Amino acid sequence: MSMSAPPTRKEREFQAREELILSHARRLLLEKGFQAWNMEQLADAVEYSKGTLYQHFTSKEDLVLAVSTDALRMRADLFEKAAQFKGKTRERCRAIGFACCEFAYNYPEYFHIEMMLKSASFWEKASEERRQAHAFQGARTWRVVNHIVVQAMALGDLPSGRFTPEQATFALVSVTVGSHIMTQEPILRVQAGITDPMASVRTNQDLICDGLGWQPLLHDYDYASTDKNIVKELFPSASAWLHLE
Amino acid sequence: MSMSAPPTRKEREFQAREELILSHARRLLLEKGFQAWNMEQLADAVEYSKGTLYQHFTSKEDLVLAVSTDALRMRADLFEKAAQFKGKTRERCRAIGFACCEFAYNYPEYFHIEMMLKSASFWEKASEERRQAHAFQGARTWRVVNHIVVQAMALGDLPSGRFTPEQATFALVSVTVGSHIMTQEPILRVQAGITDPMASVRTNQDLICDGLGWQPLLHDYDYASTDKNIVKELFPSASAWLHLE
DNA sequence: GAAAATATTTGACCAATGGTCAAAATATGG
DNA sequence: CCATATTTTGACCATTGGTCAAATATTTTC
Repeated sequence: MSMSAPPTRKEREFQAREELILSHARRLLLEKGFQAWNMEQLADAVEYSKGTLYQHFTSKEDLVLAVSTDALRMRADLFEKAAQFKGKTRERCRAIGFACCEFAYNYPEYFHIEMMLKSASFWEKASEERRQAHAFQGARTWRVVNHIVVQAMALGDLPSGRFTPEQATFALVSVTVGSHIMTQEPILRVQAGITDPMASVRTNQDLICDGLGWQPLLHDYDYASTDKNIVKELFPSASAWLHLE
Repeated sequence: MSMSAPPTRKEREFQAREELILSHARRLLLEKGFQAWNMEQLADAVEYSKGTLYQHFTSKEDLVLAVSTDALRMRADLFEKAAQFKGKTRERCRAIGFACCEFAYNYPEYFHIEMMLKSASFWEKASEERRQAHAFQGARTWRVVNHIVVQAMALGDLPSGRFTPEQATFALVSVTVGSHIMTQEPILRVQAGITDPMASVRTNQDLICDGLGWQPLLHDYDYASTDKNIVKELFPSASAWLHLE
């Protein structure tokens, strides 16, 4: 099947146009959510007609799923990069926390879009191909976190008797997604007195890690230095969202 | 303003009809999400015309927000009931965890609806009245949890130096919402090997509490007995979703 | 108790929009 | 330069959230 001859000019043009469409759709999604724009407007923006859009995507939902999957791919890339950080297992987990913040900063609406996907009849309206692509990228992010958890248990940094690696990974994923969503809720931000959303997310991750007994615990180690190294080595552009004292 | 004369027959009929509409809308929302039904179908179901629906609600979004607020009110009621549990502060926090599961069992789609509210242009299309009602019920649930956290810090069950009560409450809220959403995701359920969603949610809450250092810690106390008492005293109907060994 | 006045309900109608497809435009090949 | 194949287009369709004048029901007046 995968003879993959070099792409013809036509194929390259098709690909380029798809990326053009996706980039404009991403902008509209970030600016306006899902409802407040229509396919006609998108067609105008990319200077093609509506019919042409439907040669790339089977429906508006299919298009949005494609945008979301692109973002998820970026997230998985950042996670895999972060997992390479040299240090203790918990420090590497921490690096992934930074990766997730870096991602959330660049795709501020991503988690809302993701929530939209979960509900509704989105999946039915999307093509099988795109659904699989999304599942694949989702599995990548899961695998990266789970792998570190497994290593941490093998090394004894993380007690392995109480919880399975999957339970620990699930706890980290849940708290992260929940925190990102909640920090973006203005009312809750006021109620909780949150001034630095990303810091709140990472604090909650620390609480889960401490709860799991992941050594060294938050207050038994100088994680401030770790953070500096993570930022310097992996996310030098993080200063945009990092509010260090 | 609040002279509140006894409601006339007309007012009672109006109220009864509003509840009829809401109950049918709730059913449609739970069965089909937001998109897969329309106002005409709802009008048929309640045996009134579309125009009459719009005397109660300014838009479909307004209606859905009303359904959501009703559910949120129920959630706040359960929280307040649970907070009355006699016991240590962490046990009372635990009782709220049960309340939230009881709620999630009865309104399985609630968190998805709530996510939908957050995104999109929902709020713009809803009436100011309903927006305020929703905010009010949301504040109730926050207050109940925060109150226990404050008490726990005052009593010394929860270290007060490291985190503010609001930070602790925020962590609990985030992990709870995140976990409920995630446990409802079939793909993640398989990846994480989750067989008992409610148990996973409560485990994650335990991890946050342990991380906060909320005494007594999970493994220093017989919470199994606490759980039995909570169920017996507050949620005898919980057997529907509790899978105790 | 009938007629007038008021209030309520209705469904035809409108506008917006996701999606389709025959025709027009363009590209390819001989 | 024509014939054939491919691509692009936008008029058109169906659905649906929302409106409002007319129809229906209720209350008040005499």
